[in-house]
Order: sequence, then C-alpha cells, then structure tokens
Amino acid sequence: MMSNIRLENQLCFPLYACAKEVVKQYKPYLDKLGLTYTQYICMMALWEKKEARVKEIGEMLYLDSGTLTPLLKKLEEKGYVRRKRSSEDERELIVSLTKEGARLEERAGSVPESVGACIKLEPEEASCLYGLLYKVLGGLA
Amino acid sequence: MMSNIRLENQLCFPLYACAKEVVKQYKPYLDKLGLTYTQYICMMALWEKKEARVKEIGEMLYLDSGTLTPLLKKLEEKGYVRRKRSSEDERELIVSLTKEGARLEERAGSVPESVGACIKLEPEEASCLYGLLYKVLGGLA
DNA sequence: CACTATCAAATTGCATACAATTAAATTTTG
DNA sequence: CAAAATTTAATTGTATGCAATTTGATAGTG
Repeated sequence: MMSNIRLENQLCFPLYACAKEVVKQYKPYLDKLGLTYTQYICMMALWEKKEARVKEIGEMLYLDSGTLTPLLKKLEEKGYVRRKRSSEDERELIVSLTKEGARLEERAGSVPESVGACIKLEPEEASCLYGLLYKVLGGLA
Repeated sequence: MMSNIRLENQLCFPLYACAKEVVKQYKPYLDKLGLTYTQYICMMALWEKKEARVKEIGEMLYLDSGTLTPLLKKLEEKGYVRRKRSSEDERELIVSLTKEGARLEERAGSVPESVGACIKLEPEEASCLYGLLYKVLGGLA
C-alpha cells in the first residue's frame, strides 16, 4: 500500500483550517466596531503608518489591489480613511486616517486580548508558533 | 505610550497571511489537475472516505453547506463525484467518488511533496508547527 | 523628444467563505 | 399519533482573494 494523500499528512490543511477558525473568533468583537477582519487588519496597517499607498498596504497585508481597492472604498464610506492621489506621482493613491479612523484604535484596543483568550496556548508555545509562521512566510519569498 | 495594536503583535495575522501564501503555492500543481485548493481538499476527504455526506465533509474541512453545495456541484460537473440523496434519510446528500475521481488520486500523488519543498522548515519544526496548529484548532471547540 | 517599458491602481471574472434564512425530512414530545 | 423541535442541504446576500487585463502616469532609451 503506497502512502495515500491524507488531510492530516499535510501541513497546509491545519494551517488553512486554523487560520479560518481563528479569524472567525474576531467576528463578535469586530462587529461592535463595524469592521470585517480584512478591514480590521487594513486599519491596523494605517494605525501603524498613519498614511500609506495602496502598494504599501498590500505589501504589509499580502493583498493586492483587486482586494484592497473595493475594501478601501468601503472604509472611506464608513468615514475611517481618506483616499487621495499623490500629487508627486498620480499613479499612487495615498490612503490616510480620518480623525474618526484614528479614534477607532482606542475602541479596538481590547480586541487582541479578547481573541487571544480563545487561543489555548502557553506563552512559549504561542511564541514558537509565531516564529515558525514567520519562518515559513519568509521562506516563500 | 500605551501598547498600540500592531500586526506583528498578534498571532492571528501571521497565521492568516501564512495560510494564504502557502495555499497559493498549490496553484501551479493543482492547475494541472483542474482543481482549486478547496476542491482539492474536498477530493482528499473523499479519497479517504470513498463516500460521505455533505455534513461529514463539512466537519472534516471546517466548511459549511453554503461553501460546499456549489463546490460539489462543480466537482460533479467535472465528473469527479456523484451526488445522490440518501434513501434512508432524504435530508442527507451522499457524495461519492466516480471512477474518474478515484483515478485522480494517483495524479495528485506528487502534489504534497512539490508544495512541501517550498516550506523551508526542518522536519522537527514542521512537526512542531503541525502540533501547535492542531492544538489551537482543538482549543477553539 | 518620441517611443518603449514599467509601474500603480482599478476593473473584470471566477471561486470561495460564511451568516442568516428557507425548505424538506425526521425525531422528539406531550 | 399530531404538533413542535431538530436536522440537513440549499439558497441568499455580502465580503473577500486573486489572476489577468486595462488604464493612466512616469521612467528609461536611443
């Protein structure tokens, strides 16, 4: 009997399933902020950089303009970001936080620990997992 | 300065990004089989069980009928699976492999190692990551 | 300077995901 | 047994993701 393909034999499946399930844990907390998970990480990128081009946000989040363009328009409709063409290079779109968007960071402050509580890992395990994930990510480049 | 929310501070983001990027690695290999990643893991579930109800496939893959129903119809169109109502319980839909679908397992045999080569981890690291992912998954239930 | 190549964002088309609802069948209960 | 509760798929609506293409702008080249 040759080794058959099994879901449990592959690293990718638990990675895929785990990511999906953990992201799902955010929903109740993000609902209160009126954000989806992708919108949330996009806001996180902006809380960190204050303003950024679509390209930069894409590099931070591993997303392309096909995903980001409509998402950023929604964040603009919600009043959290501004979208403006760069005057130096008209190809670039500068995305920046509105006052409302900056204020949202405080309300989001408790989200990480709320979700963190659902992840039943010891601190060393979490740290190990974190390191391995970034190692895989780095190795793909 | 209070601790600000940062992408790097959260376990969820590398998990989300890593899963996405690793799944992307499958594309060239799965293209040859005419499958998407989700269709591929669905076939894997069936290669393992030969036949299963939608409910069971959903439990194996962490997916619900909203995702699986259209996906299984596509696999049926491709000729890889059959869909038939259970005669014992008309609510249940039995999904089974066609001869063509079973044959696909051989052609898919090299996919795991092809993708595995992109994941630059030592065997112990991969095993550790694997264990931690299942621990997180199990802890969410 | 005109022409080509490159670049950034937007658009298009397809395939997930998932919450919420619906529809049909079965099980449980009074 | 009949009504209510539960269960399983399917459906509906919204939001990603991403490959491929398009559009407009800038950079590079002879």
